[in-house]
Amino acid sequence: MTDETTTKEGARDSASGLDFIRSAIVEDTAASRFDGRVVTRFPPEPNGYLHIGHAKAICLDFGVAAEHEGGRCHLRFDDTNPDNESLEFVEAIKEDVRWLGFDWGDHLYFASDYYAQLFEYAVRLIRKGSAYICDLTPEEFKTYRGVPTRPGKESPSRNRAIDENLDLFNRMRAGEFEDGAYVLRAKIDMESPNLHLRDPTLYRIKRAHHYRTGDEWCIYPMYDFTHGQSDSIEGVTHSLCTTEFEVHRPLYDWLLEQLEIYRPRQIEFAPLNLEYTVLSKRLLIPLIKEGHVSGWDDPRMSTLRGIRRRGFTPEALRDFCERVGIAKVAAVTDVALLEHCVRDHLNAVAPRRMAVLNPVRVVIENYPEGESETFEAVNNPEDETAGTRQVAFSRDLYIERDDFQEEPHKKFYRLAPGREVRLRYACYITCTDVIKDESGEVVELRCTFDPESRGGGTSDGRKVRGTVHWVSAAHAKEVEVRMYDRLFDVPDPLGELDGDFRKHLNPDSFKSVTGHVESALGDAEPGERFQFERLGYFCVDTVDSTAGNPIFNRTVTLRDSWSKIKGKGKG
RNA sequence: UGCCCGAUGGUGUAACGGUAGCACAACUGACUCUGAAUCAGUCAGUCUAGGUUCAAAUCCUAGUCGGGCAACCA
Repeated sequence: MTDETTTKEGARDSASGLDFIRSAIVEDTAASRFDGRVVTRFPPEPNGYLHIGHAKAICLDFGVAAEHEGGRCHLRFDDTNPDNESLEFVEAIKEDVRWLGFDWGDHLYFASDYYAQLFEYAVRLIRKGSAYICDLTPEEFKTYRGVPTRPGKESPSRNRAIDENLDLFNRMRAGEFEDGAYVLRAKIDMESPNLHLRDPTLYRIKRAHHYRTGDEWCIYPMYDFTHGQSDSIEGVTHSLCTTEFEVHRPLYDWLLEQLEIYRPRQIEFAPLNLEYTVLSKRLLIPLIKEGHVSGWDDPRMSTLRGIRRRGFTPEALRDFCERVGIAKVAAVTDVALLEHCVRDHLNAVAPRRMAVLNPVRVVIENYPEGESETFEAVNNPEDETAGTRQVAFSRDLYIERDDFQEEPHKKFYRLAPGREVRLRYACYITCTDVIKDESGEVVELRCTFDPESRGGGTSDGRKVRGTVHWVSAAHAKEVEVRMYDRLFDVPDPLGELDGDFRKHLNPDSFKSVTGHVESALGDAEPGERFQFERLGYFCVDTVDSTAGNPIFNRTVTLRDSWSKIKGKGKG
């Protein structure tokens, strides 16, 4: 059954620029449907951790509510299957939603709190003759249901007398039957082309300890018999979910109509898909079990915990969700968009530091041995209030191995024999000699510095094209730096012909290196984020760091147009 | 093969019968003590075929392609 609240589905927006869901809600409000109220809900099942796909739903649910005067969004745990649900997940989910920046206020709910009401609703349906107790075995059930191309058959139990149904249902609840002996089914239409309308299961017998209701119940309602009614009980106006539930909508509407209770409007949108990763729990679990990642919070995981540990900010994630938009087409989002969002935020707020991750030694021959001085460095050129700091300089330094080429590519303008570059915030140096070991590998660069250039420039206006970062060997602190990259090496690990996403794990998704960093970084606190100049954004790992020994996780590299030039043609 | 939903640059989206726009990516150039950031610019799109209309991305029909649906999961 549809009425005017649902027939407008797919209609064009009336408010320009809004996505189709926001437009529909604006229309509903303007037409005073739901008395002009806007109430949404985010309904996770507490049986796992939230991932970035959930972030899209959270931003939509809470975002929409916040856009309307008096609007609110409920956090409701859809906990009707005791099997893998736990308080631990409830807490983890609450933490993730809060971290993302949303607040449900007093509106924390649990479907398990509605069990008594749901039972009463079921009785009401039975009394009406709209539901019956079925004793088909699971195998028979499957046979009777039919397949998409063939109609189903009615169960022999379908015409059981109402009194008998009532009696059996009460005895199911009382625990008189074994698990699986009976189920409560809605009496709809076994020939419906929509499988969900072929007398769907409403309640099953399941002796399992529930993390909230304990052993109070041995029958549990199914999703379809819980979700809509919970929305109804809470006065939700717009029940937003992903397109997989589109075929459930007729059932959602049917049940509420049969029960003659308040009916919210369900609207579906396409779930998020992201290149180079997988998002479903089903796919995430084997990654952990098989040891491809360290756990749910591995910085390469698409879980909110993983992403957070990697160093992403809630601001960046919210910005990302906003830019991705809401539509009904199945879409795969370019990871470059996500990366752009973090860089954009971190560029504005992350203090800059110098760190050399793949060092080559530099000796400034005309700088006195045993001496040192400090140079002033800007903490964040994007934020004057971030101030400056002092960085120690001495005769022995480290620079990045990539910042030197013995036979420079024609577009390479960093250090090379005889060439002058600037050491960021310090001075100009010229490479005078290259020292190699027996295998021919460069082990040391002999250089001279121009004392005139102290502070980073000279009065003669001489142009120095390259500027490289550095650290003083004696002053630098050695720290572990974890270099993370995308978990898979193909954009669509599931779409590959062979079908096994494991074959497309990126062998270089994680590499631990020893970095030489400015000494002050030794005191960095877990969770602190920095830009390592010319390299990328890094954050202090919240799990493995210890006092005075921070471990840095690479969140994302800086954009690197040099790597593109280098990749193109040989110089 | 049944039913439902959808289709706009490389990617994600806007345009509600009247100028196809925005963002990301890519590419040029400017600037630069981060080959970053910033700034200026360029490239690039309405799935196909019919129909309705003065006018179609938009409405209709068919086709093609993509997604979803056959737990006593959610």
